[in-house]
Amino acid sequence: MKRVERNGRTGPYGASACAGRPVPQRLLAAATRLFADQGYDRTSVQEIVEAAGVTKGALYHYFGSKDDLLHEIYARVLRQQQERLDAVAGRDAPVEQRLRDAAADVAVTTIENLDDTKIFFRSMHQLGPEQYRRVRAERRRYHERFRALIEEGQRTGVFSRATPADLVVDYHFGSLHHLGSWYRPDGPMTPREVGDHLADLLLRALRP
Amino acid sequence: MKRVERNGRTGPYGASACAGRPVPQRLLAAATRLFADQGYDRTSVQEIVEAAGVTKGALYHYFGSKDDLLHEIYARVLRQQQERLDAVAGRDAPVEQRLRDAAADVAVTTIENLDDTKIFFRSMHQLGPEQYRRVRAERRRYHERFRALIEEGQRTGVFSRATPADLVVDYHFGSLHHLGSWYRPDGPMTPREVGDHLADLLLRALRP
Amino acid sequence: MKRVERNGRTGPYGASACAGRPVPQRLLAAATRLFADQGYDRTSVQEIVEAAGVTKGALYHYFGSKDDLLHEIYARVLRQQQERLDAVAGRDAPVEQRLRDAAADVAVTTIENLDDTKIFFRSMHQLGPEQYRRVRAERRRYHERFRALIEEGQRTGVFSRATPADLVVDYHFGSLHHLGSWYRPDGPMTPREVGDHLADLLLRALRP
Amino acid sequence: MKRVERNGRTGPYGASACAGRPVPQRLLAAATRLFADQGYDRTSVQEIVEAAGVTKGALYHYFGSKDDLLHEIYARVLRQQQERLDAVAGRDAPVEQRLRDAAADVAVTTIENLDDTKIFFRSMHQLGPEQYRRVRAERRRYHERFRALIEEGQRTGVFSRATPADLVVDYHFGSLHHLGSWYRPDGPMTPREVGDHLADLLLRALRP
DNA sequence: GATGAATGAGGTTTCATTCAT
DNA sequence: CATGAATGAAACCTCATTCAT
Repeated sequence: MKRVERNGRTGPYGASACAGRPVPQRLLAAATRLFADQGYDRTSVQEIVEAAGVTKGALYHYFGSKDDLLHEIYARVLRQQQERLDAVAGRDAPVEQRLRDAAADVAVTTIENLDDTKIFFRSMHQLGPEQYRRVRAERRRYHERFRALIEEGQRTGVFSRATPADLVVDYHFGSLHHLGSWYRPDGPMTPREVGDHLADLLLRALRP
Repeated sequence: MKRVERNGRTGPYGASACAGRPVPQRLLAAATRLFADQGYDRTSVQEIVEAAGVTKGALYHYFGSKDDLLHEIYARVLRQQQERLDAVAGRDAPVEQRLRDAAADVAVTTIENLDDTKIFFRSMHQLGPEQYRRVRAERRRYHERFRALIEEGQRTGVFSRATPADLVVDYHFGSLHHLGSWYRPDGPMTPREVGDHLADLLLRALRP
Repeated sequence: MKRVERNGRTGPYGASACAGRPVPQRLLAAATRLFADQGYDRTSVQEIVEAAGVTKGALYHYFGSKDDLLHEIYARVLRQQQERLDAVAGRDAPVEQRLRDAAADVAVTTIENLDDTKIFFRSMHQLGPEQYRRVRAERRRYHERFRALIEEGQRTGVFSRATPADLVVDYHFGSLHHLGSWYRPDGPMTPREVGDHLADLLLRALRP
Repeated sequence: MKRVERNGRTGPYGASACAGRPVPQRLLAAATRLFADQGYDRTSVQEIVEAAGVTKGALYHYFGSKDDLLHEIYARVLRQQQERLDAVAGRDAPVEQRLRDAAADVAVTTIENLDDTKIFFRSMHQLGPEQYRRVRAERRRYHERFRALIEEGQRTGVFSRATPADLVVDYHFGSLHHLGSWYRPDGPMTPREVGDHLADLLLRALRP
């Protein structure tokens, strides 16, 4: 049973789960959509392989279990989010600017990958215990990177100390968590606008 | 694997959930705990009746289906939340005070019924389509009541107009949604403290 | 999941797995025949329930798993054999007589329940590890009871000491083990005759 | 989970079964060990090729099917046993001596190839019907050669006629069959000692 | 000669629900 | 009111085998 290789060469991202693309990616795409729509438990392996246009045997050739598929999706999300945060937080700019950018960016990314996000927050508990711990640990690292930004601002006096930084982080992440419940791509706001508003709310709440 | 319930009010014997209370309530209590711990789909009817100390026949005597149980739990949560919000919002006090109180109160209530909340946010999609719509509608009413408070403040100039009130409501509700993911009763903060902090964050974000 | 109750009230042992008899017994009977004929692994749960005239759900209502069925068969065989050996060995007779009777009796019983015996020797390794240990332990007790008879004769001088008693027991049990491979009910010898011959061989081998 | 094979003769590197020997032999060796340990049905083709350090394609290049592998093992065992019996039985010596030697030799050989023997007796029923018949026929020839020795002794009066020769053969073979169930290489008896004891039991049982 | 991706049938087990008692 | 035996559909997963490369 071979793990999936992630090679970037998939061209212009066009075709859906139909043809062309390698089987593992088709399976991951199909699973992502279905898990987001129906939830992990409600999605049968049969549905996934039908959506991907392959047989069950093929799925189990690439992924050890249904759980593995879920874990693969988590790994992808975690990696993306951490990379983006590291990039933004590492910039050379005032801390208010870096926090605002990070908060807006994570919101935009969240919206742009709303399927991933829905799965992320709703299906964590369906992971096996070991993988659950691993994801929690990765997530913790992400949380702490974010918190460090807030604490930096609190130390230098540009952010209020009224609320513990930990709680502020959870406050903001809650709003991301919730995006999957209300944001509609065909609604009145673009991802960018939502991101700006959310970042603004965070920064305003932190004003001294 | 029957867990004991901890409410002192069962007469002279320290009897568990098996005694005293009527069967339907025992079933609802057992289902609530199990759904919150394991999720709706992962909880079997067999587990519920074992935890409640009755048989399957009894469950199907009182509830039409497993889905019905879930719906009953939702109805209870919705009713409680709406009642509390109506009480707080209807008070005679400045709008900042009423919003602060409402925001803190919903947070405290959320924490105190964390099992209900976990179920509420995680298992909505497991409801049948008709019941799903009904819950969404009720929830919408709740949202609008909350939003009205913010808009009132914006109209009267005590809250900033920088962010649409709808978005502010979702921002705050996101943090409640998220509470089930991080709040621990044995952690350092009481429900009251968390509620105050969250209300404070909201009000600070709304400062003009 | 209720364990099977063994009540003797099955009348004249007539009808096969068809009707009348309670479901668990029908399942056990069907499984015994099929396991003996085809082996445990080659027999599907589907075949068993079809032979017993019930559905899979019924099987899993009474037995926790396919493995459980096998274990139940083992328990029955072990109990029967131990009871018979205890009865024969506890008699008041010269040791040669008691050993001869025990050896002949176990052979006759083995032949009369040849299906049980085939399963017993061929499918031990298919039991789960814990049940495997339990069966081995029971079997060990049986072995030791038998060995005690031989040692008694060796001490009192009626049996030769040339061979360790342990080895003699395994020698004799080997022949029982093997019966399933060659004995045919429609062959020339009755179970009784085979039992007498095998007991005779054992006793002759033990002559001083 | 690749287990290491322990034969010293692999050149200057302490290399495992992967090196040196030709692929078909590596496959047969791996299959023999696994079939003996876990049974034929419980051993997957995947396990075999992993243990042999080759791929599935290679296996199906050399063997038509999993069943073929088993048949090949049987053919090897049958050939070896028949050759040894022919050699011993054809010697120029008194019949008691030839029977004793044959009985001891088959026991020693059985122990030395205990894996083969376990497979032989436990997995016969897993062969396809045609190959099953072929093996039975070969085995029959072996049985008859052995029986002929006993009958010769009975005719010439050195063995008792009390028991039919056929039954005596099955009695002895049963003990071989059983060896796989109790003999442990790290136990107190060498194969030679066990063989001598078993032959002795046989000869003593045949004393007139 | 050898690979390994892919198949497809079949494996065991779970589970919400019904119904005669 | 309440039981629990029984159903039947569907769940996840395994595996011997094939075939294009």
